[in-house]
Amino acid sequence: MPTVAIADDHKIFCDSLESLINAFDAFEVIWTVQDGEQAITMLQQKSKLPDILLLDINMPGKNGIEVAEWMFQQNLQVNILALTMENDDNSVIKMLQYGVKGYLLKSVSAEELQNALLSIVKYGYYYTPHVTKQIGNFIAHKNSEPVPVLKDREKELLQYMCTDMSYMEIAEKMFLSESTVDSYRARLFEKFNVKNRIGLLLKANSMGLIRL
Amino acid sequence: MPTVAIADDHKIFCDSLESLINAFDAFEVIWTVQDGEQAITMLQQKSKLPDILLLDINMPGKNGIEVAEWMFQQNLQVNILALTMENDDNSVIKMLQYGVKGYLLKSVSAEELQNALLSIVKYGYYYTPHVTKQIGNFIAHKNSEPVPVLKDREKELLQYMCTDMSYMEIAEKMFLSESTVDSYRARLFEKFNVKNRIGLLLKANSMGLIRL
DNA sequence: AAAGGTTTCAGGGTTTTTCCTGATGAAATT
DNA sequence: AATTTCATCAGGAAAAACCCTGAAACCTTT
Repeated sequence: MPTVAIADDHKIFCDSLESLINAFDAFEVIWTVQDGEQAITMLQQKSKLPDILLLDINMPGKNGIEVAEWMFQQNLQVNILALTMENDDNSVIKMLQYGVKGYLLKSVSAEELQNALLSIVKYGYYYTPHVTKQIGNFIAHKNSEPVPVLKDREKELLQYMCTDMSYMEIAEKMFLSESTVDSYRARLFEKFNVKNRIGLLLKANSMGLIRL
Repeated sequence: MPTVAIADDHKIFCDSLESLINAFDAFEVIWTVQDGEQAITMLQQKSKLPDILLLDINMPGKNGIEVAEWMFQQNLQVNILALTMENDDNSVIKMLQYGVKGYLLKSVSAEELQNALLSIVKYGYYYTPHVTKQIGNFIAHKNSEPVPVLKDREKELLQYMCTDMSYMEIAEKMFLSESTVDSYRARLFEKFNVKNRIGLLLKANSMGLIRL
């Protein structure tokens, strides 16, 4: 029987998902963990490798993307089925690069989860029309906004710009003159192709460069 | 057998929770819904009143608090067991005012859920020191500022202010003069106790009033 | 009809942000 | 040694954001 493991920070979700999947009869849940570190610990034991890993993206500590990256580097033969609440474009792309075999939103039904599991066992992958469309768009114009390369000082300013501090306050914090802060600000606007501070915050957030 | 209903916007969580609770044998799940409006619709049918309602706080449209408030006003004899994620905060106190019979974080285990359900049936409530302490710590940690009460037009402006639009553009979108937008902006700053637009965005976000 | 609240708006003032054209010295590269 | 790159800064000007004092028009409620 195909084995399944679950990594999600909400214990009650893990537990109930385990109950649901075991009720499918065609699958057996062999372990569940609540964060990325624990997942990696389990995956290091050869005897505990599942056929499919249900992997939540948003977890404290090491998140799903980091786990997927680690597994990719280790070249583990485990099919990852990513689970996420938000429909975050960027994480989809990142996960794909690490060979994730399917991508589910938490708004799916039990039936669709079962289909996904069956499909992964049978065909090795599962992509909903929605994700497939995103992939299509990605390949179509694969210049879907690269994440700008930032120098240290710019990264630092970016963080401060995503608080309610004025530029005067930021200049003090960074031990710079206001002019310098202004130059860096202009460069950030240019690099991110935005027209004001809010736009910068929104785009940096969507690219995962800041945490709100 | 005591009956249970579930309201949570994540379908897969509803489905798996249903599977888990049915597996407890002592309870029967009679319906699940994905948002507050649906919950109220179901609760209006006397024949479908559950003994216990597992109610998620964060839902699109009508959230758990609004449902609890409605039920309180209707004086429904349904025990509410609130469910919440760690990151949705100061709503706890509001829920308590509406006579919620128990409060669980989503980090609890299946076993604790079962205990909670049994306790509510037997004693009418479930507040373990463990959970109470967890919630207490949790509230203490967060800045438990009350969520401001906003009028419709203010809510609308808040959404626009969390985009990169200028006030001129926003005024056009809302069919208002720039002065009016400016007045509303001032009131929002006052209500949220912030000093600029970024601060507003950050606080509104932390209170779950906007989605980035 | 009076009172009170809500929604909308004017005008003018101050501060901050945004945009621009530069420039200096230090460090790295050629 | 000359060139390029980098981090830093000046000063001015336009635009936008922010703050303040009202007030008209339109609701409801008394």
